[in-house]
Order: sequence, then structure tokens, then C-alpha cells
Amino acid sequence: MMVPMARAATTSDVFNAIAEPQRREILVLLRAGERPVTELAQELGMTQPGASKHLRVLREVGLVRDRKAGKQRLYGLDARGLRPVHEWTGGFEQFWNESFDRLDAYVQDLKQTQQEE
Amino acid sequence: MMVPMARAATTSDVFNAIAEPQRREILVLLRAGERPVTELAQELGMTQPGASKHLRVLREVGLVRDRKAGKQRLYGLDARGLRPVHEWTGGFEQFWNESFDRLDAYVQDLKQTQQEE
DNA sequence: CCATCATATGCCGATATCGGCATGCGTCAA
DNA sequence: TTGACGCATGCCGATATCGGCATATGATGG
Repeated sequence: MMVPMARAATTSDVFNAIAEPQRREILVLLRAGERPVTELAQELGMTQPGASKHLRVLREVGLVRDRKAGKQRLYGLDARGLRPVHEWTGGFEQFWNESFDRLDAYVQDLKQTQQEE
Repeated sequence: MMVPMARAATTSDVFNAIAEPQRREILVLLRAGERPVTELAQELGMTQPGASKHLRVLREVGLVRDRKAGKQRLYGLDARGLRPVHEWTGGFEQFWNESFDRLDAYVQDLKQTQQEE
């Protein structure tokens, strides 16, 4: 009985976490320092439960840390997880510098071959 | 009649496109040059329709180009769209270099305050 | 024109996602 | 202890997503 596999367990990785615009906004805000949930929600114009849910995702992939501060819970940035994303995209740096007006790797190979003759 | 808003129209942006592991694999493969759909599907161990669907997403966000080559359709990389992702993550570079052993921005602020007294 | 190859698309089922809401739970202050 | 505050969680509805499959579409060659 083949049970259909609906979705690759893509959840819980950093690429997925930052695919959400609001979560990216949260991370940007946290660069300025720790903040409680309510403040984040307010600054980003979302509800408190909404903020909490996004923070949960970010926490599960390790992009934020939380610590209790009395009645509040302060969320802080842990950007180390963004480094792999930076490096992965960096692996394409030489490609976005190429002129793509109408060319591509294949065509450029042809061009080079002609020059060598 | 408030119709519930289910999901932010996050589709069709680059962050979302590269959130899928298989799509990232496709991009990596295409660094070596253009390839037809079937070849990509084969190299990545996925079905042809599966490859076509992922390629469609990548094309819609501009990360790949396609051109007809006789009976085939060659897909090629257009990595320019990855640059914003690289730069966005780069905005956190100073943060992933900090020591997070047990510290965070807030605690560091406190430390500095003490030193100044 | 027809058969064939290459690719795209449509449909389906299972599940993940997101927002809104209500509510639970812990902490602090009076 | 009780009320108020801060936050997390659970439930729901709507929708997006992904894989598998069948099939449509398109181009090529005979």
C-alpha cells in the first residue's frame, strides 16, 4: 500500500525559515537587539500569536534565541545559521556577473572554442 | 464578509524558490551548463513531470532561462536573482561572527554599561 | 501525415502553511 | 491569593505545496 509522499520534509531548515517575508523582517529587527514578542508584533503590524508562531519557527532552526526576563521573554538574533545560505548563494557569484543579455554557459563555450581556433 | 487571508502571497519570489532542496540541486547542476529536462530529472532521481514543475517555479522567479533546441528544451542558469539573497544574508555577517556562547546584544550592552561606571 | 520523442499540464491525495481567534499557562504586583 | 500582563498553544478555515500519474501539447523525422 504505497502511501503517497506529499512533501519533502523541508520544514525546519533555514532556507525554509527565511522564505517567509515576515520572518525576514523579524530577523532584521533583531539586529538592533533583543526584543519581547509584543514589541515585535507591534512594530511589524502583526498579532501577538502571529509573532509567536514565526518566532517558534525561527527558534527551531536556531536563528533566534529566547531567554526569560521577568514577565517577558526576550528574543535575540543568532545569525550563524544564515552563513550557509550566504555561502551557498555565494557559490553563484561568478554567474551573476556574467552577461546574460542573450548568452548562457553553453553559448559562451562555443564562443571560446571559436577563439581558440 | 471577511474572507480569511490564508497565506501571504509569498509564492513567486526567489527566497521561496530556493527553499526547496530539489530546486537548489537543479540550480547547482545548471552551473555546469545548460541541460534538457529529462537529463536533469535523471541526474536528480526525480520524474520528468517533477523536474518540469520545479523548473517552472525557477523560471517564474527568473532563476533559469529556457530555449528551444530542436526537440529539446534547454534550461540554463540565470543566477542574478540570487544576488539579493546573498546580499540580504550578508547583512548579518557581523552577527554570525560574534560569540554567542552565552551572550547576546542585550547582555553585552549591560556589560558595557558596567564598565563605564 | 504519422509515429515518436521531449516536455508541459492537469488532476488527485496527503499534508504543510498561514492568519485569526480563543484560551491556557506562567509571572509579577498589589 | 487574585488580577493583570506576556506569551504560547490549540483549533479552524482557506489555500498552497509536493509527488505520482495520466495525458495533452509540441516538434521531429520518416
